[in-house]
Amino acid sequence: MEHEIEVLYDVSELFKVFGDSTRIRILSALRGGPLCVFHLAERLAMGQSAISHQLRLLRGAGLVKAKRNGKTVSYSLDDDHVAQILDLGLAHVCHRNTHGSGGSDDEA
Amino acid sequence: MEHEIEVLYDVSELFKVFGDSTRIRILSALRGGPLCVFHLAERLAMGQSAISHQLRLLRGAGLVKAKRNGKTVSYSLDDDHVAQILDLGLAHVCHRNTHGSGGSDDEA
DNA sequence: TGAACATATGAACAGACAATCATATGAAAG
DNA sequence: CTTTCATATGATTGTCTGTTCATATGTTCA
Repeated sequence: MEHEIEVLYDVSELFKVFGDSTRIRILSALRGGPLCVFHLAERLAMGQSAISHQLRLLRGAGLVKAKRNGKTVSYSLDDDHVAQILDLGLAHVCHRNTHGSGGSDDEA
Repeated sequence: MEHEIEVLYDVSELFKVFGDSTRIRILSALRGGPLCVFHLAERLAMGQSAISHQLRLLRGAGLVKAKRNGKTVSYSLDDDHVAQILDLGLAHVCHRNTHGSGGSDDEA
């Protein structure tokens, strides 16, 4: 199977979804349990529309799932993989922050 | 420490670097061992300048490291974490491709 | 049915970004 | 020192994307 390039493309698309602070914060918030759109917007101090748009993206990527409860819609992480990827990213960042290596990125 | 938001921001920045097919292909190619810019450009069938620009980004993010060998510059993965993150992304994508779930993303 | 609340969706604008072209820096050979 | 090869960098441009505003859909209650 020479689909390696397609797979790599899919991988980049997956990470692209993780590559936005709003979406990461949403996912991180959902780690503590399901939350409705209103509470998410409140928690992130952002407009309801912005949250809704990002939730749509996250849902399309299969990272979160939705469930209606009356008027509200509860969102939660769809898969254990999602939390795993989040954790690995956090581990990498924290590791780098602790062992302040000779990186060249912006460090005010 | 209430730096959680900053950390999450850093995480999103990290994933943003993984969220591009060119960079993912570079990282994937480097998994097989060090490669110079010319060979990377050849392998990905892309211009040298494009590769160089992306390598700069990858280097700034601490994902690859460079080493001169005469005229050429060998690039290699900087850290085991990089390969780990790549693998987890691949695992997620492959898992999803195998268990064709009820995702709603584009599936031609 | 109609008001009130919660969420989704569409259009539009601003900012970010990757590839390209041209060119500069760096290293080796003649 | 000059030429040649390998890489890096700067500027430009077309494209993608996240937020906002306005509005539509959906749900509950009176």
